[in-house]
Amino acid sequence: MNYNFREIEAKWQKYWASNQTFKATNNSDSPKFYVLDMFPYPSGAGLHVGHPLGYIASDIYARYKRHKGFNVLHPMGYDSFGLPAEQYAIQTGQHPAITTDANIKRYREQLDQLGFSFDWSREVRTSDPKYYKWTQWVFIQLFNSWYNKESDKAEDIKQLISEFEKNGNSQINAVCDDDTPIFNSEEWSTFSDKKKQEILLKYRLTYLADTEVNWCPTLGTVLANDEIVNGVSERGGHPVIRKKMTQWSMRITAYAQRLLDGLETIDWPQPLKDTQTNWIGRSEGAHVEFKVKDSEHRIPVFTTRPDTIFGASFMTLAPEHDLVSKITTAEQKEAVESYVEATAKRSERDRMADVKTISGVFTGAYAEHPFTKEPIPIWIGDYVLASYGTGAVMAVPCGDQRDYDYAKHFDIPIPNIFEGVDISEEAFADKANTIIGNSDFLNGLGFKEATRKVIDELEKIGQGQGKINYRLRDAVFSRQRYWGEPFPVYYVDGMPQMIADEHLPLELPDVEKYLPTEAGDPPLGNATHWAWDRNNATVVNNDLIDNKNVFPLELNTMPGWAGSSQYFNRYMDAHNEEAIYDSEIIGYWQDVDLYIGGSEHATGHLLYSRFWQKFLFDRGIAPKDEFARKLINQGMITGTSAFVYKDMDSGKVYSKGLINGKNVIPIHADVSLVNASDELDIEAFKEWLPEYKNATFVLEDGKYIVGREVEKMSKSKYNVVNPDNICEEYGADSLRLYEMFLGPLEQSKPWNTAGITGVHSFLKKLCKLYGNIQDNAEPSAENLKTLHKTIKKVEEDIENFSFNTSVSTFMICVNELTAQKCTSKAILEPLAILVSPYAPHIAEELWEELGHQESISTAAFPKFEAQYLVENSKEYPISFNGKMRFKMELPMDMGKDEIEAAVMAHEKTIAQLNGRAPKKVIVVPGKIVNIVG
RNA sequence: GCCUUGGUGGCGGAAUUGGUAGACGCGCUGGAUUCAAAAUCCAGUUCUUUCGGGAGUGUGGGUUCGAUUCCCACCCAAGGUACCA
Repeated sequence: MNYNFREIEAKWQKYWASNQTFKATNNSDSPKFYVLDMFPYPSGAGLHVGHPLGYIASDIYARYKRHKGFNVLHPMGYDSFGLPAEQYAIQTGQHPAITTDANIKRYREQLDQLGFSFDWSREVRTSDPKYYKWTQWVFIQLFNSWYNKESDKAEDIKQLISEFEKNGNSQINAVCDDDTPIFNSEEWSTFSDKKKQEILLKYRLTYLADTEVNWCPTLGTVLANDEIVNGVSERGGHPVIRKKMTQWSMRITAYAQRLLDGLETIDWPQPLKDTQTNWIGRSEGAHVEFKVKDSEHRIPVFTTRPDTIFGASFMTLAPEHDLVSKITTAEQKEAVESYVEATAKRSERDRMADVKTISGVFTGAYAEHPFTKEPIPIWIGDYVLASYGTGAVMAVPCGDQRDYDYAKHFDIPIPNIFEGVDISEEAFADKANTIIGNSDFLNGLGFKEATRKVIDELEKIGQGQGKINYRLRDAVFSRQRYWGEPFPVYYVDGMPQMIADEHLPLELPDVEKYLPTEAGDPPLGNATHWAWDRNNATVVNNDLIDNKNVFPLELNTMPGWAGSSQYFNRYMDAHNEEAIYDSEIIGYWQDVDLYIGGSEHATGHLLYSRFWQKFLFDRGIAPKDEFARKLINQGMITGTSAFVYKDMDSGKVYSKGLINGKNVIPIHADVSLVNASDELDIEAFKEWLPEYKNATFVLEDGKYIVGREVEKMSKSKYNVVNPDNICEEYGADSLRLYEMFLGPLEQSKPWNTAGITGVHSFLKKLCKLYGNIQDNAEPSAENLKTLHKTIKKVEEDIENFSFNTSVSTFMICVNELTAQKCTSKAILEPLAILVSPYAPHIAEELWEELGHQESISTAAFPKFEAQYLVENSKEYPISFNGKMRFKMELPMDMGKDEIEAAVMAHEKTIAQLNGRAPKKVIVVPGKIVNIVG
């Protein structure tokens, strides 16, 4: 049989689509299995060979599970809101929806070409109003919830209101803003509606707050940390300042401990769990309040070392701390203000990355030590960040290297409060070996005892208590962008109101321009038809805003992670218009059994999704509080860039072997112009880069050899390899096999198209093997042995996600069966099933060849039988001092002593020993013989 | 700095609980076939060698009859993260 992959692949892709072979049913007697890929952002560049790596792996697993009798859910969709489409819209005026649709179409073609077993009937797009209706709906549920620390879960805000009506808020143990006032039920009843709303906002799981952002006045927009380079915007190089802005936030911090605890229950890669653990950043310590001398103000700090409180010789506030302007003395005012201004120009990342420069200014004010009542100077310094802890540090220079360096730099005293420790050169931070001295009631105690004691004392004087602090901050949920989900929010008297569920989705309005308005409002500020008519529950023209019946709508949109935080649930019942999903259906699918995607989403998507899932669980909307049992990170595929070398002196282009001693610069050459032997197609290169049309190419052995280097696969490095060309030349099955053959799924590895000929010729050999199938040919013992060791290995490999070794196993199997001239249907039939998860098109074709009418996709996976692998002799490796020197064939049932006797009698043993008497002979039957001496 | 992962031929990589290092594939070399090329097939391919053998999995130690695998120290690379008080 000839391997006509183009015909075969087109035929079966068409068959799968028209027969809906991979459509999953929402109920079944079979056990369920949910295999999920991280859905892609459909960029304009299309897929490169790095993208499908994870999809191929998950597809193999999904197909394998079908062979194993599971009802498999394997959906795909698009994370289709995002910046590139918006950027393109700004440049060209083209509506992002149009660009996005075109990109999705191209993605779909590319994905279809690879033969994935997706259930496309469940496709979702985050930018589709039918989908984002439910993103908006979850937002409303969050708005209508608060976090009850007693029950340790999110609850309906109505319960909170009725508690306020009964008892006020003094008995409530809830997660809320720090500045929430205490009130009783009578006070609550006298509050205005607006005041009530203001207070409730301090409890809601999504709320409005003033948060600091990187504001670029010239661009009129907010920038992400990585859009800022050296304090100026990456695009255009405009200045960026820190600015407060009212934005929606998510109270993810309420879930900090549960997000930490939940990691114990899920089978995710340890590095990913570590990243989340560090991001949440739990630390135990104490909250301490320092009184400011001659004032009413108090400075709260969090410290992990309350035991060292007697060593505190100064305090440092973040320059943007609220108290700075209030406590600074007249003499220091100028210096402080200019320092604060200078700090505002630095990005947070910049401030944190710079460890070497020590800077700060004295405010002129003093705090009072809670126990000694001694004055403590209050400084400001940009190493303290307003968003961490309380934005203030109790500085103990003898116990913290950073405080030590700061004290040295500004000549602040460094009192020693440790017994028997020299601190003349550096701070002493070793908790385990600490004995406190010079510290009044703490003298002689170790870290633990001193900490306990000092917290007791702080509580007695009302200036502190033990506290667990989390590094995790509430997540800002507003974006000043156009191409995102609109908030279902309008404003009455400045207070946010939710649009009722039945009027969702609130669709994104059309705008003339996708840029921020001249007034500095987000792009939705350009919309003329963007006001909410409360009586008629419709969007109307802005002119009609009267703040009585017609109100302004929210101008921000939601961030990229909004749409991806619950899509895995929505796939289960993707087109339900009545509910986010049917409870019976999610009751059947429950959660994701296997999730495959990149580790770069560790602290974004994967943390936020866990948060949303826990919330949905608390509110009885989802049955599981973790959405994915098992997660695998696929590694990155790097590109192998190619370089030509231009001599800067002569202008000639030298082959790689000739560049020594010359003043050459490497220039990227497109990898498609280079063959497997690193030889450049010079004519094609000249056509590609016309400026080299007349350049002289200096060859070695008549060839131009390029230099090679492994770099990230990227358009700008001309090392992107497109799967379309490979499919065209070798077929999807070859590409699938080769991507897996490259190496372990989770490791990053370089791409080199040249190697694909190996798997391609394997598929040809496979076809050849099926050229003369004999229905009734009895399989030989050898045939059965080859088949069953392949079954065993492939099954183990798939279960362990070791797909690369399976491909080798197939090659060995086909090589052996070819050598054995196997034609037996009893062997070739199960082999086709083994291959089918990896190379599904050819497997279907061979299956048909074998006489089947139905798709191979649900054929039962062959059963391994150990009896065929039983051996009656073993080729023993004979080692001397652990080094294998020769081999010897001996029967399997031979005893230890007989083996030893046989080995010692062998002539090579005698030669090796050369007259010496062995000290010891180790015989492990069935394994090895080792002679020592 | 810290956390994580990794380091094996010219290249991608294999070696399941400590038991034959380099499977499988690419590339390369030689040969067959061909007018020639492609394709295909066969043989060889860790290094070294006086052809007996010897050395060898980042480096240096250790445990063991035996270490790519376990332990200690270090070096290098990639990714993540950061004055977290």
